Amino acid sequence: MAANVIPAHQAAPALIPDTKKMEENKGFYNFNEIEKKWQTFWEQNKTFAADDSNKAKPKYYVLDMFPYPSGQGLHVGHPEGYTASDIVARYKRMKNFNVLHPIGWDAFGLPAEQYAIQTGTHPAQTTQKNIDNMRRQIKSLGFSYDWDRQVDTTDEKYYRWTQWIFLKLFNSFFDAKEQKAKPIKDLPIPAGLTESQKRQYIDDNRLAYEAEVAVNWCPELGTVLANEEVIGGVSERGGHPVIRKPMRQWMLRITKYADRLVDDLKLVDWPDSIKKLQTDWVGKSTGAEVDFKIDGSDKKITVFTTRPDTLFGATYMVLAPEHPFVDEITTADKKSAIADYKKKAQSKSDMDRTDLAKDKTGEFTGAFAINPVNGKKTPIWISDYVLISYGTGAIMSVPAHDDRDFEFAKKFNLPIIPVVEPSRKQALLSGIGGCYKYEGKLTWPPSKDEEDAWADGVIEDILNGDVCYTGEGIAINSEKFNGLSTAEFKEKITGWLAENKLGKKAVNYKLRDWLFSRQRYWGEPFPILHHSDGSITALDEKQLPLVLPETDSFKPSGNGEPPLAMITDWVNVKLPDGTTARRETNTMPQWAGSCWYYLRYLDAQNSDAAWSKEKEKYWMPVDLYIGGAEHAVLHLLYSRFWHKTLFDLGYVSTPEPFKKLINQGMILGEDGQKMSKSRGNVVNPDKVITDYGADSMRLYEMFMGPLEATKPWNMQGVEGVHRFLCKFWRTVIDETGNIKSTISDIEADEETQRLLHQTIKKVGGDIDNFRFNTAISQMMIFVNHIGKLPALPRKAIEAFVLLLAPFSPHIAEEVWQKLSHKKTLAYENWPKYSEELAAEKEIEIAVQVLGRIKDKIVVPADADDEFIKQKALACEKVISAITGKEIKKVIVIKSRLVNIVI
RNA sequence: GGCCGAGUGGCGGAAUGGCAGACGCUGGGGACUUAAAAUCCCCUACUCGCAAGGGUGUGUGGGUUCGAAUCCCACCUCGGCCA
Repeated sequence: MAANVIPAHQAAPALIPDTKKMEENKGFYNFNEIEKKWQTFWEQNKTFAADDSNKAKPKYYVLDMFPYPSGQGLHVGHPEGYTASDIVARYKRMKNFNVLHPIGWDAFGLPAEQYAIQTGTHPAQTTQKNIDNMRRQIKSLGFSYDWDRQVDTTDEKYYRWTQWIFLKLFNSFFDAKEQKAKPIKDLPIPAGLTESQKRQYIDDNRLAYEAEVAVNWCPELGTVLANEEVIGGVSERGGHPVIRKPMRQWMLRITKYADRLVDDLKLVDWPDSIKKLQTDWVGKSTGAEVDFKIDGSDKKITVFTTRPDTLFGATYMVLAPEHPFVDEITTADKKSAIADYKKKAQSKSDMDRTDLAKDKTGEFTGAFAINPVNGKKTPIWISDYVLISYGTGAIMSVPAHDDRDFEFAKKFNLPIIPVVEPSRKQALLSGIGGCYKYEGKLTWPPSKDEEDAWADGVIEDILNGDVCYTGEGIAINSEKFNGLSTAEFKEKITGWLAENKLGKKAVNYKLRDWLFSRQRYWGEPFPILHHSDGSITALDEKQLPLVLPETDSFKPSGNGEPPLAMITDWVNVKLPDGTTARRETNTMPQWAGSCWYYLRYLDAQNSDAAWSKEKEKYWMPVDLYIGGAEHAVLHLLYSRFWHKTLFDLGYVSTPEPFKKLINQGMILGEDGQKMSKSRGNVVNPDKVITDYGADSMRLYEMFMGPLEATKPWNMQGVEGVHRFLCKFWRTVIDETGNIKSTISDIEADEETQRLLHQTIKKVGGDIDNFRFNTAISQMMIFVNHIGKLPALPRKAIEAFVLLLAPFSPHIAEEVWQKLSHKKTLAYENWPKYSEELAAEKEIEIAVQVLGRIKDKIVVPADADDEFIKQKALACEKVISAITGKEIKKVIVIKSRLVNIVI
């Protein structure tokens, strides 16, 4: 190992003989002391400090999703992912990689603030206390983090740069043609604008902008909540009522990146399920925007539809209750009913409104629109199943071919005109009638005729408007477009609409711009000033950080004013030109700090820049990112968005931040239920470590099952792996704490040699594939074997210690040291195996007759097929099974089995 | 309702087209011990049988294949995410 790579290997710590304790706990080893000793050693010697400038080794960046330092401390779920990533980090170091493995604290967030409101304790205090506790817990597990790179999102030295990135967003616009962000100064400004129009135009193009949006306002919590924080109309935390309310908010223009966020998923090695979740979240759909003139008005309603081919079947229109035209077009006799309905809709969440299972509601406005394709008058309704935030906030309703429109039409007796006729096959595929599903392969068709009759029945129902058909087919009731297929029709009608200036091809996304402000104290302040003339400006980079002001009142005012608004001497700013301005009083959401922490790790101490370009170039992208699946959409999407903006502006060199992603599964309580305080099934890692040691804890978490799986905790399982470590200890260490006298420089016998090489191969291969549970099984098999040997070959023991080291590093270091090694094993070379030595000499082969096992034979590993075949045919049991029958075929699968077909 | 994942002994799991149940836990039996703990050895899917031995078996039903836990189709159940 090159000496320049490891920061000085000082003399190793003293050996721990501790014979007395060994006597007392025969069979145990003193894990508490050993673990403490090595943790201190690693820390004092900075054993795991990453080297930013090592050109001799390939780099490897292993990242954990950093934790929120909660008052409850670590949960057994945390160490699962952290142990997996630590095993990979330690393994890669031994495979001669220069490894970056950092950790930090995602420390802004509501719990500390709620606690502050209740007790008056400053959130910074609570946060520090929690961080200290969690750091102690994490250190007690012996993870190989480079602690000098620790970040804390609430530290002004950190959030200064979060604010800096916000300024980058604020000072950029998205160039639609080039599909990338550019500095706002390069924004082409249309000629002939007044100064204030110009300013407005610029503000409207910034990636960070202010807007009046309907938000989930929770009066009790005094803040806006994200959709996912509202469950069934009440807040997730505390169950307080939530209402929809338009408020001024900061937004980030993530929608501009919609296409790139989807397309670039092909650049990363992530589970398909996560890629799909992200793609669906963005929810791109292509279709057309169509203009409907309002009867007796110059106004027109624009709708977005993915099915412009069904325009002739549009029998009514529906506006979202919040649509700006509603009040204007409502006829006098309908005014009060419409007003009532709007009020009711206000209190419903989007989720309640769009729930298919819920009964449809709505009101007729009294107004009509003109269908542009046939000039027919169609009534305009409002209903809460149409959302103002999706598409244009208005739809054309085609009840014959859309489930929700169909339900609505049935309820309010609106006409249903079918305009798509499916073929028999399409009718079968639709699943209408619930008879059976036709999947292109007829496993149970009664007969062709019966099937046709059934399909015809379905088609008849569709043509009568008795059922809703959402699939494709041939156009009917569509005048000159009759007979076209759905795809052809879409193409033609979109062209026709464009020609006649009645509509155009359009793309719509489910993804909304990111609501980026919170009415809370415990978050990053926005580096923004509001001037008396209504304009907004950003602070200069050099004025950062804008530090969160001290206060002892964390309670929101209740009218939407955040706590910061009440700190008047902070809010009101006197400018050099004598004018005054108010600071932005919202703060950023918790996502902000976690969007870019992986970049700060690269250069955590840098006070001149968020990170240096060289370091970014050297370390990025993250090679392996491990964390919970709960962040599959939002955190990863937000991070990728920021990263892409930084990429466009030239601050990072890769289009994607995280190359490979793995989600660890959930760990359930011993009762198979989700761990929770109320169920009383929470397992405390501290207790496990005290009772069995960190090495056993780590090993058990990995031995439970596949990393991605959900699996229940079992304390007896911890005991099992603990016994394995004790057994290994006893096999190599005697009762006085010295290496056993049975260990010497003898050659390993053939079987031991073979098992060792098989173990090296399997453990390495399993780590490469993140299959830690089976790697551990193999190590158990090895230890069971050497435990029976009267004399132990030192070389084999040493190789095994290195294999064990990534999993249970403390015991491995201690044994390594007792084996007279002077340096940590962290940078020893990973043992190599030889295929030849790993290969079995003789193998057992199963002999089947017609696929049923009859006997087993043992043959040399290199026996040829003919030899195996003859030997198989000579088996007594085979002979008795095949006597009198003709052998049709003999299949020989090398080193597996023989199958005799008769 | 949609999407994703999973269903294998008493339990966690292994085997991804080739000997089902590796490894660990639990349970049973034995050795050591005055005794216990610890440790070591043996057994531990179900079923018929005194035994030798046989049969069945990877959620259910079908299919592909010489051969299916594994691939295909349908269904059932559970879990997660989204609505």
